[in-house]
Amino acid sequence: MKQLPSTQRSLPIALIRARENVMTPIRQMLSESGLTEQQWRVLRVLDEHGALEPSQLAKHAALLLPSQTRIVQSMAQKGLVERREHRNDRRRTVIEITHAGQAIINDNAAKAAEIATQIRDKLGPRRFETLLDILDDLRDLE
Amino acid sequence: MKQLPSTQRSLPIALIRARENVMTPIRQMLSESGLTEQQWRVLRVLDEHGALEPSQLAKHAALLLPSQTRIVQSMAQKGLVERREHRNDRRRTVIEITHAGQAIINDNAAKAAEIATQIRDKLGPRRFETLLDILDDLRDLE
DNA sequence: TCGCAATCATTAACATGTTAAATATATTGC
DNA sequence: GCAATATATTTAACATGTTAATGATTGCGA
Repeated sequence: MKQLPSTQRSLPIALIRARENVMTPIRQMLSESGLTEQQWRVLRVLDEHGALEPSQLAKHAALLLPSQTRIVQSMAQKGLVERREHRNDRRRTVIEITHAGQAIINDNAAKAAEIATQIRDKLGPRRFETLLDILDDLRDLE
Repeated sequence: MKQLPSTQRSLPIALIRARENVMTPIRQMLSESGLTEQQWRVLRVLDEHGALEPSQLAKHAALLLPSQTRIVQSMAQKGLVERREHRNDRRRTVIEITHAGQAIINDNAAKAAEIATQIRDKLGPRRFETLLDILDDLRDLE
């Protein structure tokens, strides 16, 4: 009978821990703006891609739709994003970033970039790229 | 001014996606036993290390204590784990796996090991080990 | 030994993750 | 052009993540 791998070498646990460590400084930065990491991801994606339909936004931001619905609702209340209706297809909605949302991006971009660079440097640029590549491979497993 | 990395190459997002993909087959397996992935981690760690105090368990299972408190409470109600008090130090509690919990481990060990092996093979054993090593490095960044 | 600081764990409150059910609109087949 | 189906999103319900506040117990120092 096959043996379970030690939890010390368990990939799911390693992924959780890694994310935890990577996010800690980012969360500290965001708390000053009153944002969660998920709200930050939404702003980042909308800034990068422009207005998006919910399902596209969810893919880019790595959110499940039910979570995203709540997140976008609360962000709309704070005036960080806006929702517009699709002309022809009323099922569809388009979400876009507001000026206020854009301002938060601008305020935090430099520091966020610096945090990313620090991680990259501490890990070593090569290992960093390798890591991203392998994580990418995990996406098309099935 | 530093540039934000594209969300396509964002480490946090890549980590989330990777975990999502890795966990999908495991969650399918566990749903038949009515377990969440976190409850499974608790059983795995207790099976591997024997009875543990809450803070030690949390470290091994990559859970925050408040989450773990709730998880262990519900698992105790289902009879999967038990709590014993420390003789001398009443602050301390020890959590251990029950026979019923052990049975769930036994029932799922083979399949879980197979899932882990599949991921390892699809990724290639070398890349798999490299991934775990780099993720480990991320833990001691600070 | 009394009280105070330190440690560990739980509770509280709110945000998100997850799956299933419900809703709303479009499209297709007849 | 209407019913059945398909698609896109939201709601609902419950579990977990996250931070701050609270509680409980020990150990230490005056």
